[in-house]
Amino acid sequence: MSNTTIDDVAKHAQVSRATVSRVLNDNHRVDEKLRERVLEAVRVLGYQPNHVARRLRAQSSTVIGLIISDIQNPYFLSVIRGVEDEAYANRLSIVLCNSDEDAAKQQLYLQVMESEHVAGLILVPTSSVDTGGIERLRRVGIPVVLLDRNVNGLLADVVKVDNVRGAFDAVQHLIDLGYRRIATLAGCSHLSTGSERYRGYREALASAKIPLNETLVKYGDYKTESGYRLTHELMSLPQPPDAIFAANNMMTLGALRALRERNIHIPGEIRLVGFDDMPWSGELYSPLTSVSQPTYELGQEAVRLLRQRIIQPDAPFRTVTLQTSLVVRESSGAALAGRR
Amino acid sequence: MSNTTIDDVAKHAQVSRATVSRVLNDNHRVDEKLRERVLEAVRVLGYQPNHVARRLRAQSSTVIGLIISDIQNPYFLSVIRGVEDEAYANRLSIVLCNSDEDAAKQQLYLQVMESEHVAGLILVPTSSVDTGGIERLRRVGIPVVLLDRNVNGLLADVVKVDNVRGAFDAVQHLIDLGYRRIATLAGCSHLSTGSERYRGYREALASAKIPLNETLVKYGDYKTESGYRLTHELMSLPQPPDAIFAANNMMTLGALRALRERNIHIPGEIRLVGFDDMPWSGELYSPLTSVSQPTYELGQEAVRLLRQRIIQPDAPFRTVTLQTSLVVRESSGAALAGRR
DNA sequence: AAGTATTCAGTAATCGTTTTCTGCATCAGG
DNA sequence: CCTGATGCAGAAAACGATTACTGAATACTT
Repeated sequence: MSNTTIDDVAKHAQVSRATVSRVLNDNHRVDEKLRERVLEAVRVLGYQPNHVARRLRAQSSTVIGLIISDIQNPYFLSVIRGVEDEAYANRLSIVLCNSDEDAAKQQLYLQVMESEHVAGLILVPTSSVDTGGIERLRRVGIPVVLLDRNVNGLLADVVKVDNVRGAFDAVQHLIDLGYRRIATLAGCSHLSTGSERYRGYREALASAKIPLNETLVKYGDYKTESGYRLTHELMSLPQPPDAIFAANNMMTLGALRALRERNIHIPGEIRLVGFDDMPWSGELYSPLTSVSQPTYELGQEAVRLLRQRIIQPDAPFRTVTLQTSLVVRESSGAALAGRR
Repeated sequence: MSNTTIDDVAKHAQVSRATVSRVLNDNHRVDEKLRERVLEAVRVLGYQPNHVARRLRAQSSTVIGLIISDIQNPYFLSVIRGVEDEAYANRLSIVLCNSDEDAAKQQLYLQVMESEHVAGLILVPTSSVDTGGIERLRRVGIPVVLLDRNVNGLLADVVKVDNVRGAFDAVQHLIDLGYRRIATLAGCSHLSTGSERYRGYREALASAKIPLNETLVKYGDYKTESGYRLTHELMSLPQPPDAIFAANNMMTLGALRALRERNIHIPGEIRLVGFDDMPWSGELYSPLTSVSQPTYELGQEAVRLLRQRIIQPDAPFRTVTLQTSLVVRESSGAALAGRR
């Protein structure tokens, strides 16, 4: 219960507390003898500076906020890891929140971040429109970096992947393999990732002069259940698709489950390509062809942008777009095509 | 950049700042007229209390620490989710750190937690011995709850699962199915989970009067790579095992990969049971029989213990042990047995 | 050698709250 | 009508650090 303060150290070293502070932050010349006395006192007393007091006085924080939209999605594991590593390397701590794709919860956490006076915030927004909450943070001097998703008309740095290109490549891959009835489990249209990936899908079809077939487009909510349900719907069509492009990892899992239930063989009877590669994608029921995102780098880059912004609050805002890569495994039927 | 403070509110409402504070924390009678003036001023100015100042003065924090040993392990996803949900329900925020199974990093983060004056800490320790870092936190009045793993001789609350029983059940299951040469990919012996699960394995063998065969016991480090490598070693033995019990999820994935590479059919030629169920365990290459842990509840319970401890610092320490359940799928060969 | 510049430690103000203490009313009881 | 109790708001003292300011001692210049 006994917390030693800077005054205890000062008393023990027989100096003023200003001197102690100066020694610990070494931003000022201090006599070598005094310095040693202070360091000795710190050691003896086991003194740990109180970050809370320091934050209040210096108005500078070493804590950054991280609001994730769905912490249960393995996609974010590697993102968080990237953020954590980069933060650790720069002696920053992380306050983590999970908005659970809930705008109200996000709003609450934005307020918490403001109250906590974090040095900056990395946000995976729940929606592509801001009702003022994010903008407010910027106004009170807390820089925000958006991760994964965009928010329309917001002045902020953004780190994301090239979703259009990623989806395009995935669908193009299926087209190259000779499939024409390509369905998609599309993501939420109120998220930039959803609309961008859908656009990539459409563009790939268009570039191959395949007309868009609305019955093959199913909108999900990025959750496993929706992928499962919509895949059942797709396969119940009078003319089911011969390939499916799923716009995220969870819906892909749902699709896998549905197809397994129906005893539909992948890649024999249907082909499947997902978005987001996972460490165990190769160990799945049908090793999964998928669009791999550089998730770790995404998190890393977000912290870098944030640090830059903290140093130079008025620099022009940047959008860093990382490239995806298509990892081809068996589920897309590439091996079949080879054998033909 | 303009942060409104309590003084601004006081001025606007023409009261003292003490009154504002009393209204906001309503722990004191305040005249209804003044109260309304204050609330109005708060609304108009968009005042957000500064948690940093509040923490410093009131010496009471609404932030709890969470140190995870390996944030990239999906096992912890659900744990974190449980912690987050329960924290949210009690208006607590989380400072998240990843010790990366590195004792030095854990030590650093323990210091950070002390400096941040968190209300309490949930810790997944990197080792079953404490070099003083954890004990110190308790001494300065920050309660610690251990999660998943034990630390010898430490006065702290603990939430864990019954690892001995879980491993016992898994191995017993294999024995029931008629297998005798049962190998194990054991976990690190310096972690309580490692030694407990290994004990469960031994006890199951003993209770079936199967002598322990040391060549079938391989010690890994809970990482995918070790599971992969050790499985290759196992299958290269003159007399390879007829079943494998892997002590955690990542090593199980490694085992799956190795077996696939060797074209060894599961469950035809070998049987596999893992520890830790995952949402996609059923969609794996061979749907995985595994010991399922109540991970979400683990996280939830940790926050509950912490809150109890904060309220009653001197209550006797508790160890909450949750039960695992064996989820039987195809990889253990149960379906084969049925067909016999 | 005197005056000025420089160095460096200490004093005290400050960050934005909470909370104890103080003092002015109002109210009840005798 | 006076006294004591009570209620409630304001003044001021914390909380534990950083940092602008102060002042003494030393070094340097002319």
